[in-house]
Amino acid sequence: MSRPRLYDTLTRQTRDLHPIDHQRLRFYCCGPTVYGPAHIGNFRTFVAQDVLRRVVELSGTPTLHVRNITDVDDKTIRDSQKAGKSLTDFTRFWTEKFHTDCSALNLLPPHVEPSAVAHIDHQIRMIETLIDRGHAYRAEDGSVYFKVTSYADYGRLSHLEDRELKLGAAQAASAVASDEYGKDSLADFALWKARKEEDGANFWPSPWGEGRPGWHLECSAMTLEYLGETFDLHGGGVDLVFPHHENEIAQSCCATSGQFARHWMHVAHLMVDGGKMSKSLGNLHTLEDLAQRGHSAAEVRWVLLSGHYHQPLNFTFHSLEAARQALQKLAKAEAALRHTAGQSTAPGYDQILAQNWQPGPLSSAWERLLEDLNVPGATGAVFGILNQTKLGSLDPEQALALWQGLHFILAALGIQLPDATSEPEAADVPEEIATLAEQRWQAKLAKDWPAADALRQQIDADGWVIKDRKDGYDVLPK
RNA sequence: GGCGAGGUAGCAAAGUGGUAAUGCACUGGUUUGCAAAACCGGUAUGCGCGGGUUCGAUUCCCGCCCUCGCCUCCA
Repeated sequence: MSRPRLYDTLTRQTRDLHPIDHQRLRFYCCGPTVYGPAHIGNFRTFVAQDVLRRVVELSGTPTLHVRNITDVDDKTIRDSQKAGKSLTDFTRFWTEKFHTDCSALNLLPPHVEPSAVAHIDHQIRMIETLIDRGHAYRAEDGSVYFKVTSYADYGRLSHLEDRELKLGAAQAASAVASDEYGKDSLADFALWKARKEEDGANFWPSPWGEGRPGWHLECSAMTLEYLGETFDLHGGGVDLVFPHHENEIAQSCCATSGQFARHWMHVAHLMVDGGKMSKSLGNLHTLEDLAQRGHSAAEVRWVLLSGHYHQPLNFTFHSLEAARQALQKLAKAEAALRHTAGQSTAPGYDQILAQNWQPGPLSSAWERLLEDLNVPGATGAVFGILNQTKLGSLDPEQALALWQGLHFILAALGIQLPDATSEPEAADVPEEIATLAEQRWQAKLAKDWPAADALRQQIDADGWVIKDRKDGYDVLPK
């Protein structure tokens, strides 16, 4: 089976993705900062990474997937204090919430999910190495900074070279403030932050005094611990390209003799109503918000996958409706195929992987996924093939091949289909509406069409819709 | 200003040097008392604008307009 190809931010080329050890693709994803519920924009990144993992695994290469939890930084410290909780309790709560959401979205759990707080020793050791090698220095207040000028390749990932010369007005304003902390250069970034009053009880001992690690460092320390000096892929949202990933490269390459990540994947942002989502605009949706509005996690996942991961994607409620219809359409096709193929239950991801299922008749969709995770192209191909196929006229063998192919693609996308045979959810119908509906049904049975239609119009005016079945009817909110 | 991404039907979104997948919406037909569902069809002479290359460009090149993101701790 052919190998997946993936766009690489560093070389700006779509390149083959293959494990350097020829066995297991080892990759690291920057995880969430657990100070509140993750929003669907965060999840766009995690869903894209999940599809990557699935495609790699289904193409025949096992993975080692590491995704960290950032449980110490300005925001977690600030908000835990605001909540009157210890940092540990506070971040544990939000970590569990994150896991609940991940599970709802059908994300495969990473093989390792390290916490920053649990790896402070590793981070301290890395700082010591960096100081020894002349890449870092201690400031007067006990903070430690990375010396950007000591790393010649700094800026290669983000293509921001000579950063110091291009500092804008905003940065110049903060220069005064940073000078107080003894940074040699504006571009230098913190490896260790000296303890401050507002940190409360959240500080750790170090050779440079009490304090806590800088944000960028945790990823460098934990990739080294779990993936080694050189590993296959590193990913995150586009906003992490600079400075986070740039700084990670600098730290890791200076502290080890490895290459760090061989390939970089960055997921474009999710927009809402044409703009960036933000708390202040009130358009920062969480899975829970959307669930309350009646949208399933599967629908959200479909929407998050509806654009190529490399393009910004605009989220709207209309897109959630479209997702529901599309999933329903697939579910019906799946049910028809399953019936003809004589199958009873749909297989799970592990089963498809273990039994080495193949895309079969849907290999064109699979090819799209292999080429830089072209999900929209793949789903389009699936629908196209389904449309061209007369599902009713397939023999069991053909149906089975298509059914298996469909499940292979769905497994790659991590899409769980709704139950096509389920009745619409029993909505909470007001008694008066139920009475009217029953009257209409009786009128219909009596073939009193004018009366039946009049009643339906009345029900419609009250915001409800009647849908008849063979031997009954459903009342649904409009 | 620097760097990056993009402008394709009402909305969304693929794609290709040879005349535009797919989803939603809309719409015609079959079916239904009428609807719904289902099934069979239809809907971009056009791919931001202007040039150029080519037998031929939406796809390549040049210029322009517009949108969005990043530029120190936001996925």
